[in-house]
Amino acid sequence: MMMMVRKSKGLGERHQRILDFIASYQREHKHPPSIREIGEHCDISSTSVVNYYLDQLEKSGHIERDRKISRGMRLTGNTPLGDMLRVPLAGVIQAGEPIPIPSTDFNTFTAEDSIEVAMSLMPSREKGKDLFALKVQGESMIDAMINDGDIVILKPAQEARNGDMVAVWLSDRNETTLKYYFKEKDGYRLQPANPTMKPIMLKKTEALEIKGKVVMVIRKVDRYN
Amino acid sequence: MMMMVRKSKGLGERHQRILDFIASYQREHKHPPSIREIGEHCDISSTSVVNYYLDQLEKSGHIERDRKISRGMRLTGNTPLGDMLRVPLAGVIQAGEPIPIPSTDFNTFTAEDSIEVAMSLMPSREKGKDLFALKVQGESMIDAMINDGDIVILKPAQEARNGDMVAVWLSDRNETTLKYYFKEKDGYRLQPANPTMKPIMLKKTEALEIKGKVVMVIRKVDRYN
DNA sequence: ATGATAACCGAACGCCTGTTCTGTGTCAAG
DNA sequence: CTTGACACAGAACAGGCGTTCGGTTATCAT
Repeated sequence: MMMMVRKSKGLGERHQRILDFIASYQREHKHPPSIREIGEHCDISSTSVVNYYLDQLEKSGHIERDRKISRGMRLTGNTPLGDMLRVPLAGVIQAGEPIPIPSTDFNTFTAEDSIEVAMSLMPSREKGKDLFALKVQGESMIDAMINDGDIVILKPAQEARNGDMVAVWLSDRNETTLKYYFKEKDGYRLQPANPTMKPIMLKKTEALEIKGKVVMVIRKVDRYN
Repeated sequence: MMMMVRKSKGLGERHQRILDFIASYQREHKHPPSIREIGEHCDISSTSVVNYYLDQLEKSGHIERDRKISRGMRLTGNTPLGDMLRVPLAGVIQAGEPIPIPSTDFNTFTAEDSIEVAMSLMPSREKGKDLFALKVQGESMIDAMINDGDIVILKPAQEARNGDMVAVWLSDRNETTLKYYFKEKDGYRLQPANPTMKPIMLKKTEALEIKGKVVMVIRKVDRYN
């Protein structure tokens, strides 16, 4: 009978640790670490063991190696590189549907359904890794100055400060919307980004579920209707 | 009298060649080249000469080096890296002012006034290097679903196809605007991106200067008013 | 038990690589 | 002409670094 390996689940803790170290080292130094540097930072005393793990990671497709070349390794595809931030594209957002939130353990999201953003473009210090992106479907967000096909990048949040642009689910109205959030004495005010449009006033009794804060909006203008 | 150096202009042909090689090597291998590899590909027979140039490039701020570390070099700032596209931020765009176009030879734009965009986000194959970015000032572009503070990325163009979103200067009205462009029998129709707003109809007699096509719009939502 | 196998360690080998030192030819200033 | 900065070449040194090999331990199926 065929049996599974010792620690089964394909990627042991040490594999993950090496992968993480390569990524952070590369981000900081702009070049890959040496085998010995990996060993030091991952508590592996022998270079041969590091090499041993590196071989496995190569066979499993997590890294590529240039044999005989010092620091000749690179992370493949699904790992953020350089000054890039890779956020998963969790789905679409539209007025009539709730907001899809990515599962907290999104280990594996392929290049196809993810968005790359230059870190230098990121506002404040939202460089956290729990951001996610949604593609806007339909023209229901035009009062937020967001059009069909636009991509919004969100940070998960259950509450907001005044002035934050939030993605909310209004269960009473069965509606998803993107608005600037203001708490007022008798309830909430949801202000459209488009200054020519009127705000939505909510009483305290109406349910308002904040799903996330909008961090960035990206519009590609390649299509033409 | 103080005299200039042999080849004057700060960056000799060989410096440029080395810089280019490092960039292309890094892009291909995801790790920097060794001194000897630079020598081979730049027709420099001695490693000391490569080192000699590398020192100069470091002093002039074009690269950084990690001494004693193999392949410990990286391009600094103003050079595109990895899958990043760096477009110069040419200035601001607003209704009452003409559109600033960057000088064709924009050799030196610092990190401060440039925008980085992931290549994977770029529509079609606009990966050309003549793109430029403008920051929107004021709320005059709201009919294009573009707000104060947004960043628009443009490709220089003097003409457009129907359906392209273009930045135009209407000299008769002394106005800059962003609209979808349609040529019609009796003139032009400039259609706002916001579907709730009416188009501008132009007669053939009215001057219309196309300055560029809009490729992308980026909105950072860190501010809150 | 026992043998197989995965997961290690330590050391040694040898090329890879950055550094340094000596030397050469050129060109312009004094 | 001399001097000196500059742009190179070549060789040698020393440490960096990937690779390999022999050996050890623990786990697990037979």
